[in-house]
Amino acid sequence: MNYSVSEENYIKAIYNLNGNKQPVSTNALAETLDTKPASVTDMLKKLKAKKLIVYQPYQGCRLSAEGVKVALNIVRRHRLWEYFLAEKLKFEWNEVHAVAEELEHVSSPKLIERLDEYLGFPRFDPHGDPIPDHEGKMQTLKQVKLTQLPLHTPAKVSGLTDQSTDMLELLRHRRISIGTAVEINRKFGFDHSVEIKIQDNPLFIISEQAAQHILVHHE
Amino acid sequence: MNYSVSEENYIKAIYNLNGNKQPVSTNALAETLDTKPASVTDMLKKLKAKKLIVYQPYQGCRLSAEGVKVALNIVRRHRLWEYFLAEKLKFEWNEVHAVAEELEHVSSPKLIERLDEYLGFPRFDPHGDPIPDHEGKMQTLKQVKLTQLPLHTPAKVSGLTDQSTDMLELLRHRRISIGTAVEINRKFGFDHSVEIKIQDNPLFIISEQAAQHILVHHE
DNA sequence: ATTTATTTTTAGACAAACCTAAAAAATAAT
DNA sequence: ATTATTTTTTAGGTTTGTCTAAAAATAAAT
Repeated sequence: MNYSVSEENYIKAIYNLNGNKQPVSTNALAETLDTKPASVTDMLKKLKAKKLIVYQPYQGCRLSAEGVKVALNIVRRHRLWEYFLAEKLKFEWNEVHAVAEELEHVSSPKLIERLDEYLGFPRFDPHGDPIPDHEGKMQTLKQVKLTQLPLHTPAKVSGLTDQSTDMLELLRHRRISIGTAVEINRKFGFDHSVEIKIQDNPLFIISEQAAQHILVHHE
Repeated sequence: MNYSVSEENYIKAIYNLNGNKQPVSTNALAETLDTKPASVTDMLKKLKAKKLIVYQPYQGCRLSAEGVKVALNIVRRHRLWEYFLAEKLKFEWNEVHAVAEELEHVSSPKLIERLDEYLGFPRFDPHGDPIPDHEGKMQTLKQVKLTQLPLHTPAKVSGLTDQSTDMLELLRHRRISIGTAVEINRKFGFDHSVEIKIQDNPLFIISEQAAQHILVHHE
C-alpha cells in the first residue's frame, strides 16, 4: 500500500509515457528517469512482483489496474501541490514542477484531502492538466488555444505554451491566471487580435501572438 | 550543502537532545531514532567527516557550529509546516507533528521563504515552540500557564499541555487558537477562574482547570 | 536468410543505511 | 583495585537502488 520514492517515480514515468494504454520500452523509461536500462529492468521485476505493472522480458511494460490507481494518486498529489505553489505561494508557472516533484512523495492521505479542500477542489493545475479527484476521476474538457475559442463561449484559462518571463509578465499585468474565466467578445480580422471579457471586468484586447500561447478549456 | 533524510533526522535528534549544548550519548540517539546503537555509530562517523558534529569515540557527540545551522534550518522547516497544517489546513494540534516530519525534508529554500511569507512570518508553532527565522534566530519569550499570567498583561496563546478532544473543542468554541492575543482582566479567588479579554472582543470566563493547560507568551 | 545493429537482460559490484553478534572501552560495584 | 555491568564500537551481513560490462534476444538491413 505504501511505495518508495523510487517506485513512485517509476510508476509516474510509466504513466506519463502513456503506459496505461500502450507498452513502454525499457530505454524510454531509462531516458526519462535519467538512469540506465539495466537499473530499469531491475525495478520492472520488482514492480511486476508487486502486481503494479504487466511485464514480460523484452516486451516493454504497462500499468496494471492497480498500477493506474497508484499513478493517478501520485499525479493527484503532484498537481495539487503545483496548484498550491502557483496560487498560494505565487510561484511562476515554470517553477512549480520541480518543487512539486518533491512534495508529491509525502504520503499522508489526510494531508492531500485537506489540501484539496483548502484549495477549493481545483480541477486543473497551472499547466492546464486535469487534477484527478480522490477516486482518480478527472475532467477531460477540450483544451484549445485562445485564438481558436469560438465567440461568446465561456471558458477558463488552463495553461500556457510559452512560459517565458515576458509572457508571464504580460499575464500578470492583465490579471490573467490559471482558472480565470474568459470569453471572446470580438475578433479583429486585420491583425487577428481578440477582444476578451475577463470575469465581469472591463473588456480588453490581446494580440494574436499572445493569444496563441494561452490555452483555455470549454465545454 | 544538501543532506539525506537520514542525516537530517540524526542532526535534528541531536539538536532536540540538547546536543548544541551538552554531549549526547549514542544510546540516547538510538532510542529517539528507534534504531540500534551500532547504526548510530556508523552515522556519527559520517557526520563527523562532514564536520556537522564534534565526536570522539566513547565520548558522545555535539553539534558543530555548522551543525547547529543545519539543525535550525530543519527545525524552521518543521515548525513552519506545523503552523501551516494547523492554521490553514485545520489539523488538530496533536496531528501536525507526524505530517511535518515528512514535509520538513523537502529542501527547496524558496519554498520555505515563500511559505513563511504566506503564513505571515509566524514566530511560534502550534505547540508554542519558537520558529527560527531565515537566519536561524528565534524569539525566546517566557512561556507561562494562563493561570500564572499577571493581571492586565498582554500575552499570546502559544501552546497547550492538554491536547485532548475535549480541550480542543472548548478552545474552538471560545475561538482561542495559537497566536490569539489574550489579557487577564480579573481573577476570582473563590474558584481561581479567570476573566479574560480576547483581542477586542467580549470578556469571558475560563475555569482554572482549563486555564492551567493553556500556555501563553508575554514580554 | 544471414548478417548487422539495436535493445534488453544478466552477472557481478558498489554505496547508503540498516542489522546481529562479538569485542573493547568506560562506568559502577564490591 | 579488581570484578561486574553497561555503553559503545568493530566486524561482517542484508536490502534498496544504482552502476558497468558482457551476453542474449529482437529488429533492421543487406
